[in-house]
Amino acid sequence: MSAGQQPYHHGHLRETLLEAAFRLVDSEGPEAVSMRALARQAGVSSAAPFRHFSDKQVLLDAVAERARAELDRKLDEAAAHCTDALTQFRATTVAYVRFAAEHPKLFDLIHSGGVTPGRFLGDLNDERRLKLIALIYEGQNAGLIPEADPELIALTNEALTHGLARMVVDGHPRLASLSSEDARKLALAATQLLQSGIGLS
Amino acid sequence: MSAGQQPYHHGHLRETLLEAAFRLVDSEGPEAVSMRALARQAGVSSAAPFRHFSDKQVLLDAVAERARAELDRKLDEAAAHCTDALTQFRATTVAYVRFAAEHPKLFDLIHSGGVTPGRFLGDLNDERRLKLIALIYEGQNAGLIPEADPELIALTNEALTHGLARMVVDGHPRLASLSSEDARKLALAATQLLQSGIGLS
DNA sequence: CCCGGAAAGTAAGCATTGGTAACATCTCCT
DNA sequence: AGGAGATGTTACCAATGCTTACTTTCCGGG
Repeated sequence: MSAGQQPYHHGHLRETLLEAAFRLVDSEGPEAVSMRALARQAGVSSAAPFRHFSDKQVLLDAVAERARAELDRKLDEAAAHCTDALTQFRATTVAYVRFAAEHPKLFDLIHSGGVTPGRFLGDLNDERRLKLIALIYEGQNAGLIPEADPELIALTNEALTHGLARMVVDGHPRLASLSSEDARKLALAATQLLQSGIGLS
Repeated sequence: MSAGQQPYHHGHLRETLLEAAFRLVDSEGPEAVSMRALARQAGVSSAAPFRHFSDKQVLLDAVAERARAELDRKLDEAAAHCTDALTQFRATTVAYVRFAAEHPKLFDLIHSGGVTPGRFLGDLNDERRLKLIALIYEGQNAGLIPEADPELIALTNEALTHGLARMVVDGHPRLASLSSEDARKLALAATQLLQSGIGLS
């Protein structure tokens, strides 16, 4: 090709599309994504994207995958240095809710596949999940955690965490558009409450 | 018009469309809804639906409204005869999770508007929410509930409830496609755990 | 070095959709 | 009776997802 002309081959089209789609989903949600628009933006014909993503859904799946990886990274970071179950739970809850508050559309997309994809919070990183369960055992042996089924305890943790995050994303009147600092405070207060329990009977 | 012919006016078009859309969302989700398909199914021209719903989104909003009313009804039913906070919480959580398990797509649609619509669980029925907060006060006075901010307690309740429901809908590996009986058991176990607390320190 | 197949792009077209505009028909109220 | 407004209809537009057939480029084995 002669210099200054568009090369026939884009070179990084797949990555370009994925990146653009990622940003678009983050800011405006998946409905705002159009194959043709992405193609135009990348300076390429309407059919080109289909060489890299056989389907619009496949593109969105790839975006979701990337978002998942991002969230997973942050959760790992948060859980890394925790040496007991209650601390790990607190840390991951804060990180989880924070991510939801900062990237609601991505958070939504991650879970949008419904039942089929079979991915989820704990599922994101089995290692982290197993670590949590092990820590719960330890806590029980040390007499710091009551003798309930550790799986149930972990599940209840996840439910509270996921619930807080979802309430932020889904627009709970008192939680909508939380700043990430507020998200942190809320997550801390709620986990605290879960630990102490809300009934005295 | 001559007998045996389609009358020019359908008569119940609005309700027919709404009903069909409701069923379709319930079984296949909102993406499966097409104005034109609904029109065909109702035996009417493609433009007719727009006389009743200015917009596809308006139709979906109406469906969401109807679903909300249905959920609200069930929650009211569950909360009606509860005389203390813990009981009401248990009952509404069970009903909420059950609805999510039985109608995941509708449940999803209800919260799909994001921040804008400003509707939510407790918001569905302020009366029920206020009743819960009053019951929490009572419980605190009777020494059955610890002296934390009642709003926070209610919020944590909602978070756990919403989280459980969402995990079912969003496809948590261990919770996907729960039967409503299993949903009941899960909701009971988790609320129990929240009441007693997961930390002894 | 060249040459042939695979990879990556293009142009054109199809079916479908949401939405609009202009026109037709019915209903109902005065 | 007749006119206004609600409800339908036809015809149309622009956009989208996706496919098919064709072209250009890249690259590795003879």
